Amino acid sequence: MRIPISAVTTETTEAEVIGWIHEVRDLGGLAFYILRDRTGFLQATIVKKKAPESVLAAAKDASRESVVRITGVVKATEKAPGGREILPETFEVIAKADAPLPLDVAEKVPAEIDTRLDNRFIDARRPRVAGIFQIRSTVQNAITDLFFREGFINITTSKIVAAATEGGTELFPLAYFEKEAFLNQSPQLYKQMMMAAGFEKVFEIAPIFRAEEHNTTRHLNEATSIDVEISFADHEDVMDLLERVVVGCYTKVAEECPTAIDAMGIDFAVPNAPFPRITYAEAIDIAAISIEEDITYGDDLSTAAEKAIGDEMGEHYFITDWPTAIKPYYAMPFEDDPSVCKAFDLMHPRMELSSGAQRIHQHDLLVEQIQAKGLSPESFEFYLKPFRYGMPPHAGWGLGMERLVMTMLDLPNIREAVLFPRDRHRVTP
RNA sequence: GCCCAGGUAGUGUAGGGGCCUAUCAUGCAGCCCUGUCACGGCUGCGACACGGAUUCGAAUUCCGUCCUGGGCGCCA
Repeated sequence: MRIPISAVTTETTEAEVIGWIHEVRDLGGLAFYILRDRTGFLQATIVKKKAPESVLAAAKDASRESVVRITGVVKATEKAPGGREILPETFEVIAKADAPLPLDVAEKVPAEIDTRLDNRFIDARRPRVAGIFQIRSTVQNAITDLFFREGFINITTSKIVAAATEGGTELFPLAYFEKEAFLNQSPQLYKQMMMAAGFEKVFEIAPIFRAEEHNTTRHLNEATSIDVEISFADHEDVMDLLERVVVGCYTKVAEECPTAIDAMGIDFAVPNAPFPRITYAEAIDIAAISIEEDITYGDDLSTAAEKAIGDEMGEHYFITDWPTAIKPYYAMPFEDDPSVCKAFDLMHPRMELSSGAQRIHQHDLLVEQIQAKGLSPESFEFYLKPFRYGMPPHAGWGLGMERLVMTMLDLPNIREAVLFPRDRHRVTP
């Protein structure tokens, strides 16, 4: 019976393990084969004078990164990594690895991100990289758990759409039989339609597509969006939820992934709630005193401005009370001052993580706002229709999964947070 | 879309007109080595993205092509 490497302890007497040959150190009469599976490392020690002939032959044949099965006696010893080693009685090469390897799993020599992504399957054998995706899995699980505990319905909406959701961003066009179609940039309109359907609380964790030709360490052309929408809720309610989601997933990662965090060698701290909240106007003031460029009320926050404010805040924070003019048409204006709306962004000191708002649920006001943005209500008919038949007030947000993981683990490049990133140039693997 | 920077063995690098028959590390192959943990020692293998130009001479300068990284704008 094969057991995981982490189950081989100083108490173990015999074991069968399967793993990859991580490193070989041949000292002559004595050879050490470091075996790796996803749970850890185990040293197989071969004493050449004593080992069976078949073990010697197989071991000689086993190149680095080959998959091997070893059975043998386990001995506790201070001299071995992990305090124990296996003395192979059988040694079988299950799948031999070619040499040279496309990159060095043992990380004696670094590899560039491009080389790593071209060979992601082998890059992901590195414990540090595997750790990222174990943590990402835990994050998604923590968030999903929280949504279910709070009574959300998990929905799946179409990624093939006929028109732009929000204007602004570029879309990937698609040949859809005799029609023109696009890959969806956001589930926004569909989430809102499900409010009209009376689902009250929905979430979706799914890909979004943006055809922007940017080339940065924080943009992807295919990203994963964590989206929620709640009826009878305002922007304050969903900001509270967002705070619970972020703190909740950090907490669960801290509890469940100590080994992965350790493998990554990072300082991991759960952020403290509540997150500070500053208004857009305050954010502009902070930026204005710390950066060179002219910035005034009504401008979008430039990258430099975002960074300056982030440095000042030093932790997660919300920016609230945005000018209606620079937020999407569906953001609800304040009743007493419609030039400001109930939209917010959740910021990490490094970058924006999420944006959300209470939405406009009144049909006529929505049409007005669509027109105010220079868009045509006719092309939004499928979206506007639900607003005429009993649309409850509602609010929601979208949170970028990759940015969440990237900032959580202090990754230098967002591509590190995706197994198979799609960027300006990369479509394979 | 705009603006930078860059492509040298499998990987990561040095070298910016002649000292280059191209450095170092890792890897791979062979030999030596019984407690390594970045094992060590010796020998060897393996590369200037492509095309053109300048020059007595180009990895190095220039032009073009292809590929890539990054910044900005926009966005999550």
